[in-house]
Amino acid sequence: MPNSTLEHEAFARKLAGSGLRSTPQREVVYNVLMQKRDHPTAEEVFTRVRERRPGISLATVYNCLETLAQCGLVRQVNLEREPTRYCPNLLPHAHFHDEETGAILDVDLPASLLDKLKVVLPRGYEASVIEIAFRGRARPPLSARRTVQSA
Amino acid sequence: MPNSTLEHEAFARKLAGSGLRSTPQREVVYNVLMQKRDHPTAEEVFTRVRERRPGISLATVYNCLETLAQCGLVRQVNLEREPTRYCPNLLPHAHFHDEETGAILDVDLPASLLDKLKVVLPRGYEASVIEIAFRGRARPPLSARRTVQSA
DNA sequence: GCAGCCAATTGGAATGATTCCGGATAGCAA
DNA sequence: TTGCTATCCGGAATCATTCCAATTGGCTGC
Ligand SMILES: [Mn+2]
Ligand SMILES: [Mn+2]
Ligand SMILES: [Zn+2]
Ligand SMILES: [Zn+2]
Repeated sequence: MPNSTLEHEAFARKLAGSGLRSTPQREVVYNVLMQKRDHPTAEEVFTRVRERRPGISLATVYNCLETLAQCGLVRQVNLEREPTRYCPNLLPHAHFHDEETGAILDVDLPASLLDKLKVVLPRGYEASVIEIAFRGRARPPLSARRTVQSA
Repeated sequence: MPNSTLEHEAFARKLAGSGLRSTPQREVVYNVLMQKRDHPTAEEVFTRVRERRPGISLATVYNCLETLAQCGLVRQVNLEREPTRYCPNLLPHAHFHDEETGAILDVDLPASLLDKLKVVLPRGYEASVIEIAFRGRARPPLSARRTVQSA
């Protein structure tokens, strides 16, 4: 089971590895992201977090998200000029952005494709991150045409 | 010679194709982009354009860039949360973003790779645009270590 | 040539996601 | 306890971009 939610302990260890503390705020932000595995904006995360921790501030949510991203617990996703979104899926994957509904879909990338991608760089260029985004329309196959649900 | 600068005529035709007029402002913005084939921000385009057309406004530069992008004469490039950049290279290509210098490099993509990319989408998902961005460091080979020039 | 029409341009105000700041808090160490 | 910092917090500031309302300019039809 790849990429499962970390427990208190493991979560704290991961942060400690970057010289950071585990705090209630950070933990809630993290858990909220892992619970619903979509791609919320900071504002959306704020809304969800407030249900569990009404006193938290938007600034703190931004800080926590930044912190979690820095120690690799979540991924930042930027599409077009829209507000940054946060992705709990740590496996290498691309994003499909439906320009009609705004829905964002994780698209798994086979290792073979990633290998081919690195080869296109000229000598001397080393990429630490590769971002791939598809933009277009999703025409769900008939089998799924009942209640269309965005994620 | 792929992707060469359009003349007045062809430029006007291309715009007319989208029901738009060719204007001096649009033409200057276009020519400025084609002249130095880098990835300037709107602000940088504004600076360059003002040399030829001191009266132009920033709003107009934004409008022209938007217009040119809409009829496919230039490409918008968004990296991270930085200001949008504009790319005159219409061939399919990816971008390498040097996180040290900020330089942006066009990276040609073989058609075979693009084919492989489309295959990863699940049934029913059709992408009209595929954006690929590498982020990392460029360690120029010794042969190029004299005057390092950003683009 | 002139009036009318609509696209395009313009300066300035507004927007909005994100960052910054300075002061409270709170966990840990001595 | 008493510090020492890391963290949190509310509110102000930032700044790329968009919006707006007013002007301008190019055509079309007369
Ligand atoms: Mn969208
Ligand atoms: Mn940069
Ligand atoms: Zn994702
Ligand atoms: Zn480019």
